Amino acid sequence: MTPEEAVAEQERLRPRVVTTTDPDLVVRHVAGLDVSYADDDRLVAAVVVLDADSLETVDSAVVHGRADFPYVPGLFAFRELPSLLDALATLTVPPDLLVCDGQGLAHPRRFGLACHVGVLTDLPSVGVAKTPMGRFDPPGEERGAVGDLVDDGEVVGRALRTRAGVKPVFVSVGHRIDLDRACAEVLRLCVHRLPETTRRSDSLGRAHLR
DNA sequence: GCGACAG
DNA sequence: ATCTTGTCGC
Repeated sequence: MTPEEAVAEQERLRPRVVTTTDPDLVVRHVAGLDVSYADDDRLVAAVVVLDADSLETVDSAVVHGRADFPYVPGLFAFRELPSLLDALATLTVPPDLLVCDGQGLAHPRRFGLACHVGVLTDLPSVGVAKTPMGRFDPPGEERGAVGDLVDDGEVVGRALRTRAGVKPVFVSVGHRIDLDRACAEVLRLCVHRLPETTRRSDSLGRAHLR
């Protein structure tokens, strides 16, 4: 797949993104998705499913793969998507929501990793990135404070303070959820700066790198 | 032409 | 993403 084809694929799938929440959506099981990289082109995709209330881990999956697409800002999904989908397919506990390590709508073509994974699995998804894509209004210092994430004059997500006094994370809609609900779901997963979903999938994947 | 640019 | 110890603070 060439970068040009990848862009075309994003533009083809982008109209399928749904930015509203099903009134009946109950998030009981949340999945965290992350990929770790070795020195060569090997990678490990890790998915962890947590009980959203107790934050207990109820399922997990690990898949070894190869990076066959370079890291290109804006095309990040094409590097991690194949292995992440493989890992999701081996889960025993079906997640109600996917929490991705990266952007959703906060993307140059409004189709970041979280949107891509959400559309392909048809599951609600949110993107939680450690760094912003556009500029953002600094949120207040208290836990739960938010500020707009703006790109090209549009509000594409929110800077969310998940812990008092620490750098915010950047939340954007992936699929089948609205921004308010996305932020609320992310906040309740946060004991530390990053959601437990990403912390646990990250450490699980890293542990399998050896 | 120059800088920006998730992980 | 990854390379990486100690150290400051609650």
